[in-house]
Amino acid sequence: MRNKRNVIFVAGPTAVGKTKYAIEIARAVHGEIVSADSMQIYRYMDIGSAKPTKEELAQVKHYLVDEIDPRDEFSAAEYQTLAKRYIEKIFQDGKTPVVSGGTGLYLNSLLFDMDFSVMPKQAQFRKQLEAEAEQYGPEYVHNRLKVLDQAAAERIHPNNLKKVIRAIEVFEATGEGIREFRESFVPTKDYGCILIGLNRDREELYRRIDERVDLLIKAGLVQEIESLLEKGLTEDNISMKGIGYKEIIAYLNDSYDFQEAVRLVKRNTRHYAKRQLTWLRRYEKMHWFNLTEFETEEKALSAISDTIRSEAVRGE
RNA sequence: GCCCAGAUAGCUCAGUAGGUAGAGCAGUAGACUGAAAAUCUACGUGUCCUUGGUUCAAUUCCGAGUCUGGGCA
Repeated sequence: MRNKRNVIFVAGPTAVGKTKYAIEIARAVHGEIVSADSMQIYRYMDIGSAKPTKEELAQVKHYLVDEIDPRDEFSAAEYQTLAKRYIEKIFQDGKTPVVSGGTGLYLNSLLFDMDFSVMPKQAQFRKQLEAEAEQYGPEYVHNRLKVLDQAAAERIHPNNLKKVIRAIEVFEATGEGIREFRESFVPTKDYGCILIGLNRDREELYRRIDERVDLLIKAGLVQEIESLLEKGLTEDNISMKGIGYKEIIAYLNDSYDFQEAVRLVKRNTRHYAKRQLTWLRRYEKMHWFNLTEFETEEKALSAISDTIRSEAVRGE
């Protein structure tokens, strides 16, 4: 049997049931899972990121879950390097990589030949630009970008300060404009990609989100966050910007009461799920499965398996 | 039974000195190249409770009714 080098991607909004399905799919294809989740990658953040349970992790080998210290700064560029390394290793072992997750930029870094090598961020410069925005308003910083990189300034909204700053950063360091997403929409040649998209009727998805948030609270989210704060984490750490974390920290800092914190976690998770769907809809090669429409999990899984099999054959 | 207040968007409510209405929240759509669970952009919907009157014109003023709060019996 030839080595077909196909990577199976299992994507979908939060709370759709990715974890469970990815494990079943991985078992079916003799695979191992590479997570594409920007929060589950951090250690000690088990409850709030809805990590797979110990039992689930024991069923199939998982990579990039629980690997980074939440005090460290992590980025999409580092993710790409690590994930590609693991994918290669899984191929070497004669197994099939199953990428599972809902972080769009991370998925892009594996699906397309995105080149992050241009330059790392420059904390100092960033702070300076942030201060300028604070003082003179975001328009002022946007005007700076306009002088340097007209094209980038046109497509980045002045209010989107983070992206404006990053574009200036890149230009200052390289003398070139920041690359546009469309330009690099070139599928990677490193392996074949089979895209499986999981979705559910909106109503059901939102209900699952609300239920899961209640469950996370019951499971001890607040205690988990208190112990993270004891480790020295603060609201300024990137890892603490995750949904569930930032709202509970604000509650612990007396910004609002507990009920309000829970309400915001639910709402922000719903908004996030919606944004994920927007991102995922752009993938033309995605095979979508609306889990609401399947009577049983088995039926859904067998439909998914059929699709994977026929895609794998086509890719040969 | 009587008195008072309210009834307007999915929710909470504002408003129209009479010319068929708008905020917040919720919702929907979109963007995205080293923070991405981040960050940013755009967009609805209305028997203005029912009914009679006054008026060129009533969601708005007046009367009656219904419902919902609160008070008095």
